Amino acid sequence: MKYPEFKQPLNYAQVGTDILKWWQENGIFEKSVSSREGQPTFVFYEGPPSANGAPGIHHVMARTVKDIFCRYQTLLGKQVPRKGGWDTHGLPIELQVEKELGITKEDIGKKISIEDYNQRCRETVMRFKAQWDDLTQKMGYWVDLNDPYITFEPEYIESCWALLKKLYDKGLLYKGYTIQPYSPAAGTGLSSHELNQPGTYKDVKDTTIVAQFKVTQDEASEKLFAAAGDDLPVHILAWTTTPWTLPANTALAVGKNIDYVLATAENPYTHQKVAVVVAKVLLDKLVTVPNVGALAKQLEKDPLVQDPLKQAIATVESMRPKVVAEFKGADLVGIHYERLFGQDQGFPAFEGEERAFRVIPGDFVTTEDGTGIVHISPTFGADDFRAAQQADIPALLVPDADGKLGPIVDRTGRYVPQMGEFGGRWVKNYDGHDQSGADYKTLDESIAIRMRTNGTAFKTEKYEHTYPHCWRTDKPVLYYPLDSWFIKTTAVKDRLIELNKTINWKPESTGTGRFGNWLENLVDWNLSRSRYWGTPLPIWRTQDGTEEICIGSIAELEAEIEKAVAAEIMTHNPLRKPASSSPNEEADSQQPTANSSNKIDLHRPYVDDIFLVSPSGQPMYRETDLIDVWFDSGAMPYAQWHYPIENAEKFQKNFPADYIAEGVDQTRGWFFTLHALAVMLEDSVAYKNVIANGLVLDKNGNKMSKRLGNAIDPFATLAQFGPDATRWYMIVNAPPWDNLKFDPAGVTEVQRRFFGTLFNTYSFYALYANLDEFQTSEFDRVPHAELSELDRWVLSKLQSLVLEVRGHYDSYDPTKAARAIQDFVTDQLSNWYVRLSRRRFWKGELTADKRAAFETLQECLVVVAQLMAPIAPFFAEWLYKNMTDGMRAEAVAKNTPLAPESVHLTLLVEANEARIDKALEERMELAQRISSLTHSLRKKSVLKVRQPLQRILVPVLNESTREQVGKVEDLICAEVNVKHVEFLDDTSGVLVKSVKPNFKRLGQQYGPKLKVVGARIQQMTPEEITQLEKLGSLTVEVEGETYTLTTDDVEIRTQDLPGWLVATDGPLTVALDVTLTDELRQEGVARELVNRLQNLRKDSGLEVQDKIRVTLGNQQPELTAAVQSFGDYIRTETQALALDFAADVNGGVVLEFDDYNVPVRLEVATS
RNA sequence: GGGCUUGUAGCUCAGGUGGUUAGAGCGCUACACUGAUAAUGUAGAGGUCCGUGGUUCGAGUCCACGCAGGCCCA
Repeated sequence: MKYPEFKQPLNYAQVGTDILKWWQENGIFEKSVSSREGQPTFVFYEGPPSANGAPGIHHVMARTVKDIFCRYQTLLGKQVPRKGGWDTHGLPIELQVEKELGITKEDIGKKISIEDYNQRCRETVMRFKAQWDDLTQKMGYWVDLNDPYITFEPEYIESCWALLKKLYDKGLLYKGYTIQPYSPAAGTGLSSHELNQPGTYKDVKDTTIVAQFKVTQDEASEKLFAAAGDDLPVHILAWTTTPWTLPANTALAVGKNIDYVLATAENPYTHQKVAVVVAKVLLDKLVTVPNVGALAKQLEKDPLVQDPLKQAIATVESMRPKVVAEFKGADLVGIHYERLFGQDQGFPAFEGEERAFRVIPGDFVTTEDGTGIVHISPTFGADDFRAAQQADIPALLVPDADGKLGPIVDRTGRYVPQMGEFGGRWVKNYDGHDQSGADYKTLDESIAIRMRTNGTAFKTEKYEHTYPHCWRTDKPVLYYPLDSWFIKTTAVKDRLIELNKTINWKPESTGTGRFGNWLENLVDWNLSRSRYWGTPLPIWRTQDGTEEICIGSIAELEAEIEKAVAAEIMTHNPLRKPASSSPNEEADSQQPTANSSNKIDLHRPYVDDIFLVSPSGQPMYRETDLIDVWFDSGAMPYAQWHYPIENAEKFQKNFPADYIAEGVDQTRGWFFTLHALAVMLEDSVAYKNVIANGLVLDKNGNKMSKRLGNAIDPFATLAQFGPDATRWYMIVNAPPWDNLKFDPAGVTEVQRRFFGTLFNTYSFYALYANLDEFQTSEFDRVPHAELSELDRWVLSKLQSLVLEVRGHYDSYDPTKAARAIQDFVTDQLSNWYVRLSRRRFWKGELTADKRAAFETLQECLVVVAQLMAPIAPFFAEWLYKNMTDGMRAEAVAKNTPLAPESVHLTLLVEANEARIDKALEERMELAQRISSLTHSLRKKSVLKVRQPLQRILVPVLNESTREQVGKVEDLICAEVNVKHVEFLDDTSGVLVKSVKPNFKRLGQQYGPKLKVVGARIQQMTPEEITQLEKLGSLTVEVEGETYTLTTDDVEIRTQDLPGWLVATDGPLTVALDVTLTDELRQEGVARELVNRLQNLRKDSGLEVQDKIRVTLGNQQPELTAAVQSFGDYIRTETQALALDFAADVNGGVVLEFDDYNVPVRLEVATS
């Protein structure tokens, strides 16, 4: 069986499609899993994509990263089941449907029923599934597409319910409120998506107030009063752009590390002298002092003022704030102050008031503007809410007519009646009332006036800033407390942090930084979404909220419905087929029911139409919220198996994941929800290793977008370059966690440089192996000990490569693995091993040496195929099959490592460390460097490589270098076309040495003196160097101090050979003997002739193995002499059976080289 | 505004624990080579290592403060 040969250039895309077809026909992916049955499992979780849009090139990136390690672990012998999945719920799908239908959320239930709307979502979400499946296959991402989990399926939702119930039973699910953007005019909460619509942020001019909060004198504040002195009242100043929130104030926040001052100043409205606390850097901004000159001029007009200037100075001085003390924010924490809008002034009391009105820390406090102290109203700010919660500060809530607690602003945007003189007033103009009257005051203005009057305002002014507005009503947004269901993640915060430390993050900083910080600042997980297409919250409540039930399964729901039917709260059980109805009637039914398709649908609206009965007999209604879609995806370790309803064993076997990978944008998404649920439900991590990959940008580093037209089409890319070059480029170019600048030119380069070289190497092997009808065997091989230096070298390198690449894959660094493989293939294997071994492959009979060359190259190619298989699975397969198909039958019969039909079914070779010969690798590097230096010298002397030279000289300072180079002398000679390598040592007396200070050592030893010592070393004389070498030490005197240098303090190297042309590379020096003898000249001529004849052969279209007869014109004596001396050589090289001279060469061509013009006739020898 | 991250040649990237002359590939220029040939070799041009301070005998590397890009979150 011959090795397949291919035309140059290879069609890599074709390789992809051919191999893909072969995989599919032979079920290779399935076998890669089934053949590992009974082996340890490597658990991988597929983060489900959403198929409502077309896949992009970044998906190729993300899925390549996923695929690599699953394939690698399979090569290690593990079983890697890979269940696919689809994320099907969520806002993007709703928005897409709304856009297509031309409706808004408000139309749902009016223009379109929830049922039809959800049906539309269901159809939309899988619209691009075919494209996704196609891409998945074409790019070679191995994942089970036949049995994916789908988040909208009832089993999946049921699992989510079961998990929610578990959390509920643990007391981790509760109803509370959270501060969200809210539009009073529209009466609805706004998503961050809606808030990010263009044009929502507008510049508005608002009344702003710097409020004075009067400090209570007690132990905590004593130091302030002591510093203020004179029985001055002490106030804390806080600035707000929303004065209407001041009556809801319950705390003040300071930055712990911010510097604050206590300063005496005058209140500009009451002219009362007060001591105020404010951030140090903001004091001068806050208190504006009039200009003395201007004030004096003004006072001159006043006849009562006797000395205007003196008076002006006195006034300004009295107004200028005086700093009397300084504090850190941390010193202020705990200080109490008096409520601004107290009960005594007609404002409502509230629960927990005794814990309110304290100074608390807040990490969001800045000194950008304001006072460096932030007024906190927990009901009207997200930061406020969080900081207050952490400091146990209550919110100011007042009861409504039903006794239900709520904020001081109602849902329409006006103050509740209890708000004293301001009761019932609009916070902002949400009803469009007339504002044109001369006496018209906004609520903010009224509050400002009141505060100026009663001395609680230090400053009021109009201020322009940007503020978000509702995109529908154009009215300002309120940050407002809205009901929500929460998962109490804060209860397990410490455990989340602790277990996170056991996860191997790539890159590490994402785990410690972005994710770690996120955990440190954890708040409870807000589960509620006021939407339609998603997993419904399985909680039913009585109207008054006193009784509730959390449903954990369909069976439980059925049972509860039965109770409700018995209690006559429901007429029938929609989950059960009515006993009376026949299948036909059901099919005819116009009214779709939850089980009309024979499958229970747990979505809205069906679950909304289910009412249950409470233990006390009250009807219970479902809480209308859906849950955050992130819960869906975070629940996939459980729900993909329909666990905990069933498949407990399967779940146990596949939890936690050994490995997951997604984009870094998932940090607070999937990475978090997986982790949180695993910790709360299983007290375990959900994944042990995780790669957070970066973005794919265009070649200029810009985000790809369809709008800008810079998006790369993944299908076109795969079709053009094939999947392997595309994948290889993405991985080799930058680590996955860095952003990738995708440049198609880079893919071309990878294709040419790496795949092209590898393909050439294979072609080279195939060509000559076929000529010799050689087929490598796994058994009958030339023993390793009998291999040539070069063979053993490349095999040593190969073993080192296996070690290195395994290490990189093991530590989830595919980029380093790819780079190591690429460097080996291009630099070592192709450009050194093959180049130097060329003639062994095509010269003469199939000797042991030739076989050794074939076998060595075969081993390298097969191992490379294995190593690259995770990254370039198609090409690796192609290479493996080409290299080993011919040995398969025997391999199968004897069950050897090459028995598997696919490289992806093999077991990755272990590095044979006994074959790693570091000394050999080292001396080969010497050979490479000496060759390079010699080439450089030839170039300088204008002596082409074809001209043989007598010798090169290599100065050696120690015996081991001499020995090392000696062993590779033949290789060097062949490579650079010289007859000998000669060594020069000290005894020759011609070496000129130089010395280089070892700064690292000297610095540690001499520190500051290093400079002078180093300079002195560089001035060392040859005699001193000799002395240092002989005695091992040298005493020198610099600037009056003596230093004893040892050989370790310097590096001695040869630098020059007087009279020779030399080249140096670090410690290596090479000189070239450029003397040409007649014999060398003749050999040079012979080589030229060989070269021209080879070209002629090639130009004449001869096959490599064709034999020829050559006739040369004999006019030139030198040429004749050369041919006579080197006739055998020429005949062998050109495969000439005859090489004759003739006076007249008819029908030939003329070869031109050097000074010769040689007529020549070349005939194919028929026998 | 906060957290994380990146910044080294025209481009893509390397540069353990600080060591004086900062590298590779591609691209460019020139020359050579040519049974691997859309390959290869040699040489050359090309750098304020983002900036400013600091620590140190010595900083691309450590520290601080900035600038610019990116992501996430407000």
